[in-house]
This record gives sequence, structure tokens and C-alpha cells, in this order.
Amino acid sequence: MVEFSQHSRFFMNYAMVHTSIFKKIDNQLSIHGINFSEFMIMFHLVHAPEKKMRRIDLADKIGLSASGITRLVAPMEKRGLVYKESNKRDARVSLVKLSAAGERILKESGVSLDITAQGLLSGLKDFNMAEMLNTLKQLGGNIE
Amino acid sequence: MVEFSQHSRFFMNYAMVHTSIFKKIDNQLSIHGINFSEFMIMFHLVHAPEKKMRRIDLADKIGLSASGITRLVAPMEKRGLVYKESNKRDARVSLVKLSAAGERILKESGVSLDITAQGLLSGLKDFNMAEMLNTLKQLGGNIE
DNA sequence: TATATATGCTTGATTAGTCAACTATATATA
DNA sequence: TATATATAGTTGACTAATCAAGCATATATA
Repeated sequence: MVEFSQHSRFFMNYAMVHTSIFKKIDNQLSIHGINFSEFMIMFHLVHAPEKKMRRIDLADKIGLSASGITRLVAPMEKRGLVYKESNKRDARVSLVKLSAAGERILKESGVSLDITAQGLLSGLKDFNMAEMLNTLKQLGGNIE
Repeated sequence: MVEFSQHSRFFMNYAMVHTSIFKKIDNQLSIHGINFSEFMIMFHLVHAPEKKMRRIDLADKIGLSASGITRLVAPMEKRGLVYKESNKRDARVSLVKLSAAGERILKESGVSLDITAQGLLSGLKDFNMAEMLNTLKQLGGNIE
């Protein structure tokens, strides 16, 4: 027989939950014309000083590669959700700045996300949010 | 100010953890020449009666689309991890059956996964596995 | 029995991301 | 100062998945 540890099963279930839940979340966010990654970009921008960040810091925060950010941000610029700013001290960096339109979309889609998230968690038995957040944080989930 | 509920933050952290952890897991499994989705295919097959399943049931179990399974299984057939069987009663179905080679790879990669999974979870403070699995199950993680 | 509908699966086009190679610029060091 | 090395970002080629459309077969119904 092939046996698998509880540790392995934990991550198998984790992946499954991720797949099914983020289909729902992305679906909900699509009402606002964005996907979850775009939401995360704007989420981090709105909390950053002057609502702007370097691409590489965005990549780091979100857990994508630098090229992933390039490809993600390009269409957001076209839609006017964010725009480019340069850094006077360092000509290599290209800052991404949240626009007023972007902030508006972020707010609206944040409400949708809250409702979806609440709906997903509301019916759970023996769910301890604080414990769960603590575990996620230790596993690398570092949204402040 | 833009505010986000704890529920929303929960899923943002969930996504982040998923990204970082499954990079590690896929990396580990690549030693055995497979990725996590291929692992999951074989995991479900080895637990199925006669170690075979319809593609659509695999899709369902794993949380992928039918076409996702088609594309995932094709190269696994070429490598000899699984092979096709037809169903006498229903000519539409194409069964996926785990080969001996596939089962061997599954076992080996299962050991790797166990080690990685254990490593990821071992240092955690206040981690309650049973509670966590219970929550994941309620959220749709239904690995038996 | 004939036809409509449902199911299982595959395919073409698309999307979201990766990595490796590259360009441009900045920083450290001989 | 000249050169080596590091950093920021983009691009081309690729991978893993999606969806919608289509094909073959099964099932239900007029």
C-alpha cells in the first residue's frame, strides 16, 4: 500500500481549497474588471507611502517574479488604474503609482471581496480566525 | 482610507502562502520529474478501485477542468506513468490507469513530499493540525 | 423508432505566469 | 578613473491552465 502522511495531506487539501476558492474570488472580482493579482497590486499600492512602489518591491510583496509584475502592470496602465513614475535618484527604477481611478476600483472591488470572503467563512464550524491567521503568517502570509 | 476586513485579509494571506509553498513543493517534486498536479493525478488513481478513473472524475477530484486533465495526462502517458483503458459499457469514456512505473514514482515522490511538508510545518508555533484539516475540509479540501 | 438532449472528451485560442537572456544604470573596488 | 559586479526592469520562449466549440456516444422522450 502507498501511504501518505498527514503533513502531505494537509498541503493537498490546501491546494484544493485554493483552487476552488480563488475561482470564486476571481469570478467576483471580474465584475470590477480585475483579477486577484491586480487587486493585490492595488492593495499594496494604497498602503505604500505616496501610493507608489518599485516593481521589484511589488513582486516581492505579492510573491510573483519581476517579469510577472511587468506583464501584470502593463494592461493596468492602459486602463488607467496605475501609472508610471520615475525615480530621480535611480534611473533604473520605474515606480508604479495608484491612480484615483485605481483607488476607486480598489474600494469597490474590496467591498465585493469582503462579501465573498465573509460568505465563504461564515458557515464554518470551529473556525478560529486568529489561530488561522497566525499559522498563515508563519507560513509566509505577511499581509500586514 | 481604504479598509479591508479580516475575512479578506485571510484570503490574501492564504493566496500568498499558496504561492510560496507550492513553488517549494513543485521544486521538490521536479526531482522525480513530475509536478504537483501530476502527483495529485497519481494519488487519486492509486486510491481508486483497480487504480483507474474516468477523466471527468479525476477533474472533479482535483479541481481542474476536463481539458486540463486531457492536457495533463497526455505527457504522463508518453512517460508511461499511466495508460488508457476503454470502458466496454460506454465508448465515450477513456479511463486513466496507473501503471507500475507510475506507482513507483508516486511512492518515491510521496516520500519527498512528506519530508518537504514536514519541514514546512515542523517549526510552527500553536499549530493545531486537526483543527486546520477540519477547516480546510469545510472549505472544500476533501482528500480522504 | 426518431429525435432531442446530455455526457465524456479533445482541440484551438487565450491567459497568467515562469525562467533565462538581455539592456541600462548604479555601486564597489583595483 | 576604469572595470567588475549588482540591481531594476523588459522581452522571447515556454508551461499550465482556462473557456468555448465541436465530435462521438448515450439516454430520454415524442
